[in-house]
Amino acid sequence: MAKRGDALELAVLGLLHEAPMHGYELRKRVTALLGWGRVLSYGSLYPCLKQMLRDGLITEDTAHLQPAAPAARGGRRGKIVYKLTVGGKERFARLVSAAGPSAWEDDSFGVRFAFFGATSRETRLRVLEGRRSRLEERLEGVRSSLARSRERVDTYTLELQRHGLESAEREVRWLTELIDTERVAPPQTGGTDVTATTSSDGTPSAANNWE
Amino acid sequence: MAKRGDALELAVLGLLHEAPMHGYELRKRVTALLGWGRVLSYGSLYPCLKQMLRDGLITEDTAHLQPAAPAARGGRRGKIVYKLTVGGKERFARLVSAAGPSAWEDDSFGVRFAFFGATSRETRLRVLEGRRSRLEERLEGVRSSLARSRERVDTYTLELQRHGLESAEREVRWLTELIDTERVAPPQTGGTDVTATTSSDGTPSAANNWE
DNA sequence: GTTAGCATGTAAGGAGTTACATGATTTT
DNA sequence: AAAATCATGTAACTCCTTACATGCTAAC
Repeated sequence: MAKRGDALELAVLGLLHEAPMHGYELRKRVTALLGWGRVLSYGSLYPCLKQMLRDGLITEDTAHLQPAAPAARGGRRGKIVYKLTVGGKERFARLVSAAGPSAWEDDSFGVRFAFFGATSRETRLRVLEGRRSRLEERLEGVRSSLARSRERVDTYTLELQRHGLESAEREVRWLTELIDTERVAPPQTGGTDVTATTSSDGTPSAANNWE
Repeated sequence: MAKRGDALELAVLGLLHEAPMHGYELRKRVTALLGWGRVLSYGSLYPCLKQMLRDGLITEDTAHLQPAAPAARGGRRGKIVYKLTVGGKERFARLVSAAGPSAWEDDSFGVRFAFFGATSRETRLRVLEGRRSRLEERLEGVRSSLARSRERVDTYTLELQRHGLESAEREVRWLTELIDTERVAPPQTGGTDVTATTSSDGTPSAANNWE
């Protein structure tokens, strides 16, 4: 069901969860959030918003000065403010509390981390630990391939791999610090934790959050 | 002309420049080279090889045990060894000596760096410096947006941006070290420098390497 | 009154992935 | 002789970008 690319949708849901916004602003915020590198293109954002509208996750708010004739020519112009629906909020809560493998892939980890404020500490720990294992697996692979091919490869190739290795090791240390902090932190249950809802069948959630 | 995705093609050209290989091996080597993260898929590699074959950059070598009937069913099976043609070598030399902006984008910098052994020191310096400026521009953008929105954003979002910032700063320092090393290094002109060829019209190259 | 920046959108296509389908060779 | 791994390939699809096209609003 609704097997979309997730990362962008999650970013939009998360940002609109904080406050309604129009597309232009959204682009800037998404770019700043994960962009961190190239900017998100409108050709990517607007179709995504339209799809989310069709899926009933957001509503368009065209509360704006249309002077007299709204111009039949080519359709509307003027700001459109997007706002989360109840369904959108639910979807955000579900996505953000998923603690399965897809949460720590390269593509999604960044967004997931950015919205950690909306999750339970349990979820945060699971995602951080999953991410760390993922990186450690890779690290092991690179280290062994580096050991195998020693002496056989070019200086620059070697230097590139060494640098990559160090970056990953650094990220592992970062994750370890975060994990320790989470574990030590006071048991502040609440905050903006959206996962504390119960599912509609009456049973408490916190099960099936494996996405 | 021939405006392909470059990165993969360059990687293939570079690896085949060292030695002929078949696709399976090529995949592993490309993955190790830049992969460093997810593996390259065959669905990506083989079509690229076919295209390069059509472009006359490589040749297929089917020097292998076809027992009796080569099996009209569905076409060939058995190893195919790929080898660079003269045209392929020329193309590699041209791509690898390009020192323009496209050489230091995220997508291509890794491959470019891996094949630095096949370039002149001048090219290496230009690419390293270009890459560094690129990162510094970004850094400036992130830093100022971080300063602007201070106090207004969530802890986790902030932490993510801080970590990204530090990674980029670290890469800048790495590049600076490499640049210094290149500048200090003895004027060893030769090596495997493929850029030292003259173009077919007789004029020495080293011009128009802005790709 | 025109430039610059805000704002929304679409069409074409690039660069890759996943899932599938097949067969050859080596190891157990 | 079965299983694992080597080896080649295609079709469909995903996610995103580029380039284009349009118009509104504020500042100079």
